[in-house]
Amino acid sequence: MSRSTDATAETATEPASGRRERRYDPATIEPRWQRIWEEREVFRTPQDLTELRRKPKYYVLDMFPYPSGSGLHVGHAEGYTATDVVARFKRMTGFHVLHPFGWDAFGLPAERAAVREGIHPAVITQRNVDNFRRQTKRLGFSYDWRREINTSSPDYYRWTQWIFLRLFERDLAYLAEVPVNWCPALGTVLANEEVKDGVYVETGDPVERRKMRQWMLRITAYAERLLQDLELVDWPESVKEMQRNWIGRSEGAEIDFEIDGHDGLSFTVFTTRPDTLFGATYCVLAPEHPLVERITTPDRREAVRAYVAAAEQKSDMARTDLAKEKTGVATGACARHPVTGARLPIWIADYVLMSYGTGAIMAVPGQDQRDWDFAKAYGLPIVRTVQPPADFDGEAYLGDGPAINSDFLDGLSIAEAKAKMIAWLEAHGKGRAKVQYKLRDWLFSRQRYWGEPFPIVHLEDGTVVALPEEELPVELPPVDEFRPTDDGRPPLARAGDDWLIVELPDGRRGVRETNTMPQWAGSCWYYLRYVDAHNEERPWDPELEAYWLPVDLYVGGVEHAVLHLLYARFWHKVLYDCGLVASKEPFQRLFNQGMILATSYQDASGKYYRRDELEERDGKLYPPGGGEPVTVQLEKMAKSKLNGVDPMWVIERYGADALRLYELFMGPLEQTKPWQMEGLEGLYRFLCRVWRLVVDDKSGEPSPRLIDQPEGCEPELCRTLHRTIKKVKEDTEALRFNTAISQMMVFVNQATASATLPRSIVLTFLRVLAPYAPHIAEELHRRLGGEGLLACARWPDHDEALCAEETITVVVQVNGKLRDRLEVPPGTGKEELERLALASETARRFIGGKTPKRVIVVPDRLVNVVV
RNA sequence: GCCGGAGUGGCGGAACGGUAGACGCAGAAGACUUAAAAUCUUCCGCCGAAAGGCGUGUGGGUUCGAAUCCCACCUCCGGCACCA
Repeated sequence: MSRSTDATAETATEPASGRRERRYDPATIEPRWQRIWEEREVFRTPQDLTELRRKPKYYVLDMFPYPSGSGLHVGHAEGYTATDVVARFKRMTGFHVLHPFGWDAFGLPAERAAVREGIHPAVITQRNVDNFRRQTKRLGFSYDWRREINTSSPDYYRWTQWIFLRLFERDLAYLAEVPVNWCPALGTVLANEEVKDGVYVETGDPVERRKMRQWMLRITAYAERLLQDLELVDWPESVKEMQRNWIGRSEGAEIDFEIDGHDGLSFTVFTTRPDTLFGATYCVLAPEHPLVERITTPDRREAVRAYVAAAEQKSDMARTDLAKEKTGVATGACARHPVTGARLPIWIADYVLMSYGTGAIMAVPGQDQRDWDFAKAYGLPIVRTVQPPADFDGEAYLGDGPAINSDFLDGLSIAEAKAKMIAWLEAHGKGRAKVQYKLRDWLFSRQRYWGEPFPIVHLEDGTVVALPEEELPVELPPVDEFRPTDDGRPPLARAGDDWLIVELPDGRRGVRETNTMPQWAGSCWYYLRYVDAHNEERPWDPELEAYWLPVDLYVGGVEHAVLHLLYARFWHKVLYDCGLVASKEPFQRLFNQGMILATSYQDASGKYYRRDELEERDGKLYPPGGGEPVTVQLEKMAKSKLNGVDPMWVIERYGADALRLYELFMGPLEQTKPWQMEGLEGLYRFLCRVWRLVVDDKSGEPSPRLIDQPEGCEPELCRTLHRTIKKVKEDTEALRFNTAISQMMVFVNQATASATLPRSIVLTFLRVLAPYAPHIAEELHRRLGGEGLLACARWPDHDEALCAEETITVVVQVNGKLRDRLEVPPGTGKEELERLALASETARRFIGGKTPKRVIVVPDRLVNVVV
């Protein structure tokens, strides 16, 4: 027995309930047990290392939510239920479990609500957190609430700032002039993921590109390790692949091109195909390339300036969208081919992006379709340098083949030619092998109020310095409004001089940074703070980190597949390099829960209706005013689609246990699946059947079928019990909750049909049920006179011998078709099975007197007679 | 276009290469009830009176045996998308 079981054993003697409900009534029993768990602090994880080291650890983590005003939805509840079942199960099987919860509480919605309502975002956030917490608690999760964190609390963001200083010290944080998504209506920059089709996704306000001086984090310095270390983690292959694509590693070469007539002036291109250098017939610079202005010849100046100006106006989206047709203009300048010395015209075109590689390319139309299209459009020459196969009828040829028209490379395959060309370039100082990544540095500042202030001061002489650690936290100052200033400076610029003006300990004076950090900052390290949530000296105790990390199971939506998970991995690796964490990767196993869909009803004009507004006539649904029947479809739950399901509404009707079971019974956790209210009723009925195993619902007294005999007096039920213990254990470990629940249903169906119910069998079953439906399990356990709390109980052992079948059905097939079944004891020998099969009346009819060619016998499975 | 993932009853879904459809929902019949609800029992892939035949998106293949492995294709979902 675990220590905590002893500590709570006395609860068994206390009356849990004033009166005894007859019928299953989750509304009374659930709050009662939640109160008991909370009062006895049964889910409090020890903090003392000596005690912790007595048991193995298991860290099971949910992606913490942004506490939005609309509250918890059934999608949250699915993931949280899954981790809760795992947490409760792991506790029962002898682990110290870390299962914490908290709030990703900085963010734009609270700030926008603050502007709208004229209330401080902290107040709005607190209101939402309180609501979210109350709802979350009502589901009966076994979180250690003492470790609750809130990223917007100064106790927390003090350490977010502290980690930023570590990044700054290591030159991983820097200021740079970069193009950003500026939304004039909101007066702030937006993250890339908040902008689609040139507008802010929430409000539809247009977004423009603007250059601003911004904080950047040098995540590109970690590109290779972020890529390589994906090998170390147990994540869905799809998520790893998305991260690999995002990092976008490609091998190739940089090649230097001198500009004809500009002594010493050159530019560098990146190419993955240095083998095709002899096929380069022109070069292209991105319109923003710094050399454009200098090299453009006077006769081309006007056209080039017009093109550059037009490109600047276009959003990224417009640039890629309109780019079916390639456009560009010649600069009039020419580059020198690094091998042949030939003059190659230099063009500018917006199909070349300044943000990737060097912002310049050598164009090889023979082997690149984009270059082919451009060359065709502007009448530029095309030279093939890889021999296409005889039957090739395409344009640019991307396949392998012998090099042609390529001087010293002729006849070589692509791979050989690449190696040889790189060697030549390096030998002649005209280029070098190069690994390029798509990943870009992370734009880390926002012109917002509701985020972490930077612990940074701009001195009068223009230098940028970090605040000393003792000055942390830099708290958010009070401001009169949460909008940017009229001249476009961030909201923090509204703070008074007593906040803005800083005198450093050495007497130097400066102005505070007025940008704030993006919402991702707090979520980059919250999983570390949980191990030591109240440490005021340090962000966490390294020994606690070494004990608990990495997270053993991390569950959340796939929408964070790239950004959050990449950013957090990046910070973790920096912390590793600083010697602050002992683990290379933060999240050992990642699991994405699937989206939950719901039926939505939409009329021809696109208007959505709630189901209860519609009238049903001859199998069709009509809108309230009549007219055409509505379209019925399955869509992601959304407020705008009026198809959301409120978990609190479900709990009022069916209870948290039924909701928990339904969330997991719907189907595999990772799968997208539709919500069906009827299915939920099935789970409620299941719990009613469980209730009636113990309670006679006419009298409220214990069921008369309960007996105090040993479990062996109902041998069949006893076998099913042991099979259930085993299967639920295996399925829970593998996160196959739906099949675990179905096995519990099999048990309950059989128990319902049983004439007598040995009390010990029911008590054992309740321990199996407890991680899934903890409230009803505790209540019935108590009513049966069970000791202690199930929340602290040990998982029952199953008896392997009892799990085996007494007789096994062995199938008889003739030519692979099922013809008969044999009931035999397990382990019946091959010869015996073959004899029985060939003796089978039905099988003989199909064998038809022929001599079997072959007989395949799989013991305990089947006999296949081939004739 | 490229990269992932998935297609099984009326529905959600089960099935170490070995009895396809566990479990649940919906449906049908019956019991209990004055009646209804609740509960309980039985039935429930398709064709067929039965014997049996046909069935896991489509077409091939491997195998004694394929929902499961291989090839090609179709459809749906997700991600990326001029990344040189």
